Amino acid sequence: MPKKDSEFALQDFLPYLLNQAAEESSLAFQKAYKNRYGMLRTEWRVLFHLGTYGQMTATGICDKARIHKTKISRAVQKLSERRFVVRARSDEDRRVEYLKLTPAGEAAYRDLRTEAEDYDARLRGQFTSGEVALLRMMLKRLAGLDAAG
Amino acid sequence: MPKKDSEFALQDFLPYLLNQAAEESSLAFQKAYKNRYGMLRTEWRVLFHLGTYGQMTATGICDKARIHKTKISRAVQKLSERRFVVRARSDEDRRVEYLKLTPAGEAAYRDLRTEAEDYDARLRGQFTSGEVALLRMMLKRLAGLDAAG
DNA sequence: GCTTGTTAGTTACAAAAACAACCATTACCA
DNA sequence: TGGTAATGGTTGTTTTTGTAACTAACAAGC
Repeated sequence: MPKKDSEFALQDFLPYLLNQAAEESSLAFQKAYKNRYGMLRTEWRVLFHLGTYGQMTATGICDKARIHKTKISRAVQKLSERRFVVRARSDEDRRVEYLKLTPAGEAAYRDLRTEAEDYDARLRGQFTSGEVALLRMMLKRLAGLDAAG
Repeated sequence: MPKKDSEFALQDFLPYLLNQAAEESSLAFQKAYKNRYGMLRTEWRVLFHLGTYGQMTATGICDKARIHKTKISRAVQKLSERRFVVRARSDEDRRVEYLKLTPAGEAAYRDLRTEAEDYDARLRGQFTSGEVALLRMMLKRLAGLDAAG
Protein backbone atom coordinates (compact mmCIF):
# COMPACT_ATOMS: atom_id res chain seq x y z
CA MET A 1 0.00 0.00 0.00
CA PRO A 2 1.56 3.24 -1.13
CA LYS A 3 1.89 6.27 1.09
CA LYS A 4 -0.92 8.66 0.31
CA ASP A 5 1.58 11.30 -0.61
CA SER A 6 -0.35 13.27 -3.16
CA GLU A 7 -3.62 13.64 -1.36
CA PHE A 8 -2.85 17.05 0.09
CA ALA A 9 -4.06 19.81 -2.21
CA LEU A 10 -2.30 23.06 -1.47
CA GLN A 11 -4.77 25.00 -3.57
CA ASP A 12 -7.60 23.78 -1.36
CA PHE A 13 -5.88 24.49 1.95
CA LEU A 14 -8.10 27.08 3.58
CA PRO A 15 -5.46 29.35 5.11
CA TYR A 16 -3.71 29.45 1.76
CA LEU A 17 -6.88 30.15 -0.19
CA LEU A 18 -7.98 32.78 2.29
CA ASN A 19 -4.68 34.55 1.91
CA GLN A 20 -4.79 34.48 -1.85
CA ALA A 21 -8.29 35.92 -1.90
CA ALA A 22 -7.50 38.49 0.78
CA GLU A 23 -4.36 39.63 -0.94
CA GLU A 24 -5.99 39.93 -4.33
CA SER A 25 -8.88 42.00 -3.04
CA SER A 26 -6.72 44.13 -0.78
CA LEU A 27 -4.26 44.93 -3.49
CA ALA A 28 -7.02 46.02 -5.81
CA PHE A 29 -8.69 48.22 -3.23
CA GLN A 30 -5.38 49.57 -2.00
CA LYS A 31 -5.05 51.65 -5.15
CA ALA A 32 -7.86 53.87 -3.90
CA TYR A 33 -6.35 54.98 -0.62
CA LYS A 34 -2.74 54.69 -1.71
CA ASN A 35 -2.86 56.63 -4.94
CA ARG A 36 -5.35 59.23 -3.85
CA TYR A 37 -4.36 59.85 -0.27
CA GLY A 38 -0.95 58.22 0.12
CA MET A 39 -2.33 56.14 2.94
CA LEU A 40 -1.12 52.87 4.31
CA ARG A 41 -3.42 49.95 5.01
CA THR A 42 -3.49 50.57 8.74
CA GLU A 43 -4.25 54.20 8.11
CA TRP A 44 -7.36 53.56 6.08
CA ARG A 45 -8.47 51.06 8.65
CA VAL A 46 -8.21 53.64 11.39
CA LEU A 47 -9.93 56.19 9.18
CA PHE A 48 -12.76 53.76 8.49
CA HIS A 49 -13.18 52.82 12.10
CA LEU A 50 -13.50 56.44 13.11
CA GLY A 51 -15.71 57.12 10.14
CA THR A 52 -18.15 54.30 10.72
CA TYR A 53 -18.15 54.14 14.51
CA GLY A 54 -17.44 57.74 15.43
CA GLN A 55 -15.11 58.77 18.22
CA MET A 56 -12.94 55.97 19.59
CA THR A 57 -9.76 55.48 21.56
CA ALA A 58 -6.65 53.84 20.15
CA THR A 59 -7.22 50.81 22.34
CA GLY A 60 -10.78 50.62 21.13
CA ILE A 61 -9.57 50.43 17.57
CA CYS A 62 -6.94 47.85 18.52
CA ASP A 63 -9.60 45.58 19.98
CA LYS A 64 -12.11 46.01 17.22
CA ALA A 65 -9.70 45.82 14.32
CA ARG A 66 -7.26 43.37 15.88
CA ILE A 67 -4.26 45.47 15.03
CA HIS A 68 -1.28 45.88 17.29
CA LYS A 69 -1.17 49.11 19.23
CA THR A 70 2.17 50.24 17.81
CA LYS A 71 0.71 50.12 14.34
CA ILE A 72 -2.32 52.09 15.49
CA SER A 73 -0.11 54.60 17.27
CA ARG A 74 1.89 55.32 14.15
CA ALA A 75 -1.15 55.40 11.90
CA VAL A 76 -2.83 57.92 14.21
CA GLN A 77 0.34 59.99 14.15
CA LYS A 78 0.27 60.14 10.36
CA LEU A 79 -3.45 60.86 10.21
CA SER A 80 -3.11 63.56 12.77
CA GLU A 81 -0.20 65.19 10.93
CA ARG A 82 -2.37 65.26 7.84
CA ARG A 83 -5.15 66.84 9.86
CA PHE A 84 -7.54 63.96 9.25
CA VAL A 85 -7.79 63.12 12.93
CA VAL A 86 -7.77 65.10 16.16
CA ARG A 87 -6.79 63.75 19.54
CA ALA A 88 -8.27 64.82 22.84
CA ARG A 89 -7.10 63.72 26.26
CA SER A 90 -9.77 62.39 28.54
CA ASP A 91 -10.38 64.27 31.79
CA GLU A 92 -11.45 61.23 33.77
CA ASP A 93 -8.40 59.20 32.82
CA ARG A 94 -5.47 61.20 31.58
CA ARG A 95 -3.93 58.18 29.89
CA VAL A 96 -6.66 57.78 27.35
CA GLU A 97 -6.99 59.82 24.22
CA TYR A 98 -10.17 60.19 22.21
CA LEU A 99 -9.77 60.19 18.47
CA LYS A 100 -12.13 61.61 15.93
CA LEU A 101 -12.15 62.73 12.33
CA THR A 102 -11.74 66.34 11.31
CA PRO A 103 -13.96 67.68 8.50
CA ALA A 104 -11.11 66.91 6.11
CA GLY A 105 -10.96 63.42 7.52
CA GLU A 106 -14.70 63.02 7.12
CA ALA A 107 -14.43 64.11 3.50
CA ALA A 108 -11.69 61.59 2.79
CA TYR A 109 -13.70 58.94 4.56
CA ARG A 110 -16.82 59.61 2.53
CA ASP A 111 -14.83 59.59 -0.66
CA LEU A 112 -13.11 56.31 0.13
CA ARG A 113 -16.30 54.80 1.46
CA THR A 114 -17.88 55.32 -1.93
CA GLU A 115 -14.94 53.56 -3.50
CA ALA A 116 -15.29 50.75 -1.01
CA GLU A 117 -18.97 50.35 -1.65
CA ASP A 118 -18.41 50.23 -5.38
CA TYR A 119 -15.62 47.75 -5.10
CA ASP A 120 -17.55 45.56 -2.71
CA ALA A 121 -20.54 45.61 -5.02
CA ARG A 122 -18.30 44.52 -7.86
CA LEU A 123 -16.99 41.61 -5.83
CA ARG A 124 -20.45 40.59 -4.70
CA GLY A 125 -21.69 40.79 -8.26
CA GLN A 126 -19.91 37.54 -9.03
CA PHE A 127 -22.22 35.64 -6.72
CA THR A 128 -25.82 35.32 -5.63
CA SER A 129 -26.86 37.23 -2.55
CA GLY A 130 -27.37 33.94 -0.72
CA GLU A 131 -23.81 32.95 -1.50
CA VAL A 132 -22.53 36.28 -0.28
CA ALA A 133 -24.44 35.95 2.97
CA LEU A 134 -23.01 32.51 3.51
CA LEU A 135 -19.51 33.70 2.66
CA ARG A 136 -19.73 36.50 5.19
CA MET A 137 -21.03 34.17 7.85
CA MET A 138 -18.19 31.74 7.24
CA LEU A 139 -15.51 34.42 7.13
CA LYS A 140 -16.75 35.90 10.37
CA ARG A 141 -16.65 32.57 12.06
CA LEU A 142 -13.18 31.81 10.70
CA ALA A 143 -12.02 35.21 11.87
CA GLY A 144 -13.44 34.58 15.32
CA LEU A 145 -15.75 37.55 14.96
CA ASP A 146 -18.94 35.74 15.85
CA ALA A 147 -19.80 37.36 19.14
CA ALA A 148 -17.32 40.15 19.72
CA GLY A 149 -16.48 42.34 16.81
CA MET B 1 -33.70 63.40 3.41
CA PRO B 2 -30.61 62.62 5.46
CA LYS B 3 -27.36 61.44 3.96
CA LYS B 4 -27.20 57.67 4.24
CA ASP B 5 -24.10 57.95 6.32
CA SER B 6 -24.35 54.86 8.42
CA GLU B 7 -25.22 52.32 5.79
CA PHE B 8 -21.69 51.20 5.19
CA ALA B 9 -20.80 48.25 7.39
CA LEU B 10 -17.07 47.84 7.75
CA GLN B 11 -17.49 44.41 9.26
CA ASP B 12 -19.24 43.25 6.09
CA PHE B 13 -16.77 44.74 3.66
CA LEU B 14 -15.35 41.75 1.86
CA PRO B 15 -11.68 42.75 1.60
CA TYR B 16 -11.73 43.54 5.31
CA LEU B 17 -13.45 40.29 6.25
CA LEU B 18 -11.18 38.28 4.01
CA ASN B 19 -8.16 39.81 5.67
CA GLN B 20 -9.46 39.13 9.15
CA ALA B 21 -10.19 35.52 8.34
CA ALA B 22 -6.91 35.04 6.50
CA GLU B 23 -4.89 36.58 9.28
CA GLU B 24 -6.57 34.58 11.97
CA SER B 25 -6.08 31.28 10.21
CA SER B 26 -2.54 32.08 9.12
CA LEU B 27 -1.47 33.14 12.58
CA ALA B 28 -2.77 29.94 14.06
CA PHE B 29 -1.08 27.74 11.48
CA GLN B 30 2.10 29.79 11.59
CA LYS B 31 2.95 28.34 14.96
CA ALA B 32 3.66 25.02 13.29
CA TYR B 33 6.33 26.13 10.86
CA LYS B 34 7.64 28.99 12.93
CA ASN B 35 8.13 27.29 16.26
CA ARG B 36 9.26 23.96 14.92
CA TYR B 37 11.36 24.98 11.96
CA GLY B 38 11.94 28.70 12.35
CA MET B 39 10.40 29.24 8.94
CA LEU B 40 8.83 32.33 7.48
CA ARG B 41 5.55 32.28 5.60
CA THR B 42 7.18 32.45 2.19
CA GLU B 43 9.50 29.64 3.18
CA TRP B 44 6.75 27.21 4.02
CA ARG B 45 4.97 28.17 0.86
CA VAL B 46 8.03 27.30 -1.19
CA LEU B 47 8.49 24.11 0.79
CA PHE B 48 4.88 23.15 0.16
CA HIS B 49 5.05 23.91 -3.50
CA LEU B 50 8.09 21.72 -3.94
CA GLY B 51 6.54 19.10 -1.69
CA THR B 52 3.22 18.86 -3.46
CA TYR B 53 4.28 19.54 -7.04
CA GLY B 54 7.81 18.15 -7.06
CA GLN B 55 10.71 19.84 -8.80
CA MET B 56 10.04 23.42 -9.90
CA THR B 57 11.91 26.54 -10.88
CA ALA B 58 11.76 29.76 -8.90
CA THR B 59 9.75 31.40 -11.64
CA GLY B 60 7.37 28.48 -11.63
CA ILE B 61 6.72 29.01 -7.95
CA CYS B 62 6.32 32.75 -8.49
CA ASP B 63 3.61 32.17 -11.06
CA LYS B 64 1.78 29.49 -9.16
CA ALA B 65 1.97 31.10 -5.73
CA ARG B 66 1.76 34.70 -6.89
CA ILE B 67 4.72 35.76 -4.82
CA HIS B 68 7.30 38.24 -6.01
CA LYS B 69 10.53 36.76 -7.22
CA THR B 70 12.67 38.56 -4.67
CA LYS B 71 10.75 36.92 -1.88
CA ILE B 72 11.14 33.54 -3.52
CA SER B 73 14.81 34.16 -4.07
CA ARG B 74 15.39 34.86 -0.40
CA ALA B 75 13.21 32.00 0.75
CA VAL B 76 15.10 29.58 -1.47
CA GLN B 77 18.36 30.92 -0.10
CA LYS B 78 17.27 30.18 3.46
CA LEU B 79 15.86 26.78 2.62
CA SER B 80 19.01 25.87 0.77
CA GLU B 81 21.21 27.00 3.67
CA ARG B 82 19.19 24.73 5.91
CA ARG B 83 19.66 21.91 3.44
CA PHE B 84 15.96 21.55 2.80
CA VAL B 85 16.29 22.41 -0.87
CA VAL B 86 18.89 21.75 -3.54
CA ARG B 87 19.38 23.82 -6.64
CA ALA B 88 20.51 22.49 -9.99
CA ARG B 89 21.29 24.59 -13.05
CA SER B 90 19.59 23.52 -16.23
CA ASP B 91 21.80 22.40 -19.08
CA GLU B 92 19.49 23.61 -21.82
CA ASP B 93 19.14 27.09 -20.36
CA ARG B 94 21.87 28.09 -17.97
CA ARG B 95 19.75 30.84 -16.44
CA VAL B 96 17.18 28.51 -14.96
CA GLU B 97 17.65 26.62 -11.77
CA TYR B 98 15.65 23.56 -10.80
CA LEU B 99 14.68 23.34 -7.17
CA LYS B 100 13.77 20.24 -5.26
CA LEU B 101 13.55 19.04 -1.68
CA THR B 102 16.32 17.11 0.01
CA PRO B 103 15.38 14.13 2.19
CA ALA B 104 15.44 16.50 5.17
CA GLY B 105 13.18 18.86 3.28
CA GLU B 106 10.83 16.01 2.44
CA ALA B 107 10.69 15.05 6.10
CA ALA B 108 9.88 18.59 7.17
CA TYR B 109 7.28 18.80 4.44
CA ARG B 110 5.57 15.58 5.48
CA ASP B 111 5.57 16.70 9.08
CA LEU B 112 4.10 20.09 8.31
CA ARG B 113 1.67 18.62 5.83
CA THR B 114 0.20 16.52 8.59
CA GLU B 115 -0.16 19.65 10.69
CA ALA B 116 -1.79 21.40 7.77
CA GLU B 117 -4.24 18.58 7.16
CA ASP B 118 -5.22 18.50 10.81
CA TYR B 119 -5.65 22.21 11.00
CA ASP B 120 -7.63 22.36 7.81
CA ALA B 121 -9.88 19.58 9.03
CA ARG B 122 -10.47 21.54 12.20
CA LEU B 123 -11.45 24.62 10.24
CA ARG B 124 -13.70 22.66 7.92
CA GLY B 125 -15.32 20.99 10.90
CA GLN B 126 -17.20 24.18 11.66
CA PHE B 127 -19.18 23.85 8.45
CA THR B 128 -20.96 21.35 6.27
CA SER B 129 -19.05 19.90 3.35
CA GLY B 130 -21.34 21.74 0.97
CA GLU B 131 -20.53 25.01 2.66
CA VAL B 132 -16.83 24.27 2.44
CA ALA B 133 -17.09 23.47 -1.24
CA LEU B 134 -18.89 26.73 -1.85
CA LEU B 135 -16.38 28.67 0.22
CA ARG B 136 -13.48 27.24 -1.78
CA MET B 137 -15.18 28.02 -5.02
CA MET B 138 -15.81 31.60 -3.97
CA LEU B 139 -12.33 32.14 -2.62
CA LYS B 140 -10.78 30.81 -5.79
CA ARG B 141 -12.85 33.12 -7.88
CA LEU B 142 -12.06 36.09 -5.65
CA ALA B 143 -8.39 35.22 -5.83
CA GLY B 144 -8.57 35.03 -9.60
CA LEU B 145 -7.55 31.38 -9.52
CA ASP B 146 -10.39 30.06 -11.63
CA ALA B 147 -8.57 28.90 -14.70
CA ALA B 148 -4.86 29.26 -14.06
CA GLY B 149 -3.57 28.14 -10.75
C1' DG C 1 27.87 38.51 -35.77
C1' DC C 2 26.12 42.49 -33.51
C1' DT C 3 22.63 45.43 -31.64
C1' DT C 4 18.21 45.25 -29.11
C1' DG C 5 15.05 43.02 -26.24
C1' DT C 6 13.57 39.42 -22.90
C1' DT C 7 13.91 36.20 -19.24
C1' DA C 8 15.90 33.93 -14.73
C1' DG C 9 17.52 35.17 -10.76
C1' DT C 10 20.18 38.23 -7.34
C1' DT C 11 21.45 42.33 -4.79
C1' DA C 12 21.00 47.03 -2.74
C1' DC C 13 18.38 50.30 -0.64
C1' DA C 14 14.07 52.31 1.21
C1' DA C 15 9.59 51.46 3.48
C1' DA C 16 6.95 49.00 6.69
C1' DA C 17 6.12 45.57 10.23
C1' DA C 18 7.22 42.94 14.53
C1' DC C 19 8.95 42.96 18.98
C1' DA C 20 10.56 44.66 23.16
C1' DA C 21 11.34 48.14 26.30
C1' DC C 22 9.77 52.22 27.88
C1' DC C 23 6.87 56.55 30.36
C1' DA C 24 2.89 58.12 32.59
C1' DT C 25 -1.21 57.30 34.86
C1' DT C 26 -4.55 54.67 37.31
C1' DA C 27 -6.08 50.42 39.98
C1' DC C 28 -5.44 47.11 43.48
C1' DC C 29 -4.68 45.87 48.05
C1' DA C 30 -2.28 44.98 52.31
C1' DT D 1 -0.59 55.38 52.07
C1' DG D 2 2.74 53.07 49.87
C1' DG D 3 4.21 49.37 47.00
C1' DT D 4 3.02 46.40 43.10
C1' DA D 5 0.58 45.49 39.16
C1' DA D 6 -2.09 46.77 35.19
C1' DT D 7 -3.41 49.95 31.41
C1' DG D 8 -2.98 53.52 27.52
C1' DG D 9 0.11 54.92 24.60
C1' DT D 10 4.90 55.94 22.55
C1' DT D 11 9.67 55.09 21.08
C1' DG D 12 13.70 52.39 19.54
C1' DT D 13 15.68 48.39 17.35
C1' DT D 14 15.56 44.51 14.55
C1' DT D 15 13.21 41.72 10.75
C1' DT D 16 10.80 41.50 6.77
C1' DT D 17 8.93 43.46 2.76
C1' DG D 18 8.72 46.35 -1.49
C1' DT D 19 10.95 48.51 -5.32
C1' DA D 20 14.43 49.29 -8.46
C1' DA D 21 18.47 48.35 -10.48
C1' DC D 22 21.51 44.92 -11.69
C1' DT D 23 24.14 40.48 -13.92
C1' DA D 24 24.02 36.64 -16.80
C1' DA D 25 22.15 33.94 -20.34
C1' DC D 26 19.37 33.51 -24.20
C1' DA D 27 16.42 35.08 -28.46
C1' DA D 28 15.43 37.70 -32.64
C1' DG D 29 16.07 40.77 -36.43
C1' DC D 30 18.70 42.37 -39.64
